[in-house]
Amino acid sequence: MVRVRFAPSPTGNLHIGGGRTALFNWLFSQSNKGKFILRIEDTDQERSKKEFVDEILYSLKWLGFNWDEIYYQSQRFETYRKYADNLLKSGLAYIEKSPEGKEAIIYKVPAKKINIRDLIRGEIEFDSSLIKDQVLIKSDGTPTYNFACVIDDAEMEISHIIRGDDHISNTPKQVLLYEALGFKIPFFAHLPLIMGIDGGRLSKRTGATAISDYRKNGYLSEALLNYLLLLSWSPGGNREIIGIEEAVKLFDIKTVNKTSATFDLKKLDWINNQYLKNADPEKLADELIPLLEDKKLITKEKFDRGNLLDLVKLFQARLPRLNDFVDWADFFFLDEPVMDEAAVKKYLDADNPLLSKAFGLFVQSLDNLEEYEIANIESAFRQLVADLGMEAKQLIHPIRVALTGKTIGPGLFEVIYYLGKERSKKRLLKWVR
RNA sequence: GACCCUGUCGUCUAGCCUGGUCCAGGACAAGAGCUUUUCAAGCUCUCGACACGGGUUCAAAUCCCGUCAGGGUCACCA
Repeated sequence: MVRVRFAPSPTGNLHIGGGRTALFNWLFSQSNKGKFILRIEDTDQERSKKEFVDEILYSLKWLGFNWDEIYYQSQRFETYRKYADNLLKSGLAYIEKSPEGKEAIIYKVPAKKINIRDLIRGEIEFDSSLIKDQVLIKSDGTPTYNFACVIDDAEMEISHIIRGDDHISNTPKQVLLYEALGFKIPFFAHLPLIMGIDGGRLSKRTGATAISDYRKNGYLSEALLNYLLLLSWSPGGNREIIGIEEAVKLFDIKTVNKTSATFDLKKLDWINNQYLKNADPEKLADELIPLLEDKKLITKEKFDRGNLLDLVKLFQARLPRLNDFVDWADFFFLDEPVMDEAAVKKYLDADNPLLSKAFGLFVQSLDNLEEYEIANIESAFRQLVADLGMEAKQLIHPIRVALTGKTIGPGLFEVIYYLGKERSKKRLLKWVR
């Protein structure tokens, strides 16, 4: 039975690196029909916070990782103590007194060669004579990381330990403890680290690192997962877009790369857009509603869901992040569009009589339409442009800016249609002298 | 400093195990163009890498050795 665990320490949010470790553990458990266990490593009573536990659990759920069992190390202190006492009795550990008279339990590290077989890296050899004696129970009575970790992994019958590269040098210390305690040694797989763009560890300086920040910024969990998957693993066949169900089928821990990967926000944006394009508009609308309320663009009582769905369909193919909708589509919700000054300067010369005339005539032709629909709006526009002897784009850009305040956006005739006749007219008339 | 891990386009990677099909393939980014309606959308094209040096071999990105570079760890933090 495959049993893996993800063991975060609640001294901060779940970050990208932790999310990736959780992903690979979860994937491995799913593809082997095993169990995914969550263990909260809250032995540091100073730095561990309940709010971080909540945040971590929330983020894991958002990513779609459901755990089969959950444990808290802070509830298992007697267990660690019991094993430490055993080691004391068997003479493998000793007591050290601090100047204040407090006692810590220390493991006497024997000198020997330790071989670790890593599923990703192959054999790694260590010489334990280079490792100093290890504290098991600190003088405040709490266990150290390496000690609690080994006892828990053994008691929880973890079969495969999949964790970050930064734990490689902890492994020989832990293997020694497995042997001293008479536990069976599990399989190890050390994942390469994710680096920031500056080459060092991923940090706040190099971009948001908390998983929850990505959710807040409009990334879909499917997209984040897909991106994280591609960091140090490849499904082969030049595939870039791969869903989690398929990944479960194709994943093999032995094919994970050994090299650390640099986190690239641009590629994440691209993947996010790929998912946004194909996402269910209903689902996107649900996520957008609170954001739009937040920006006071809509209110609970007064908004048309059908209309919002139309707008989502109009924009979803071109959004890198869902949140961009709020800025890009604001003109649909506001009484007056927020004007981009540079765009106004470039396209809406108030002293241009031709522009004023064209706008006036276009407003008339909107009024004369039998049916206010996209195709009719376009043909009326084409007719007008032909009559005036203008190029279409000479008028399209100014109209877009007048209606939306921006130079970018969906096709103009869709904009005019969804904005509605009255509002379109009103915004155009503003520029008619 | 010691120990450990790693080294293919700017970035993520395929290929490496089982040498020849690789003067190295794909994706993101960047640049150019097309789409005569913009664009962060779409399409086309371009730029761009086997860290270096030695071996082994008829033949090396692929095997071996060394060098260099990057990263990680050396806590009564986890």
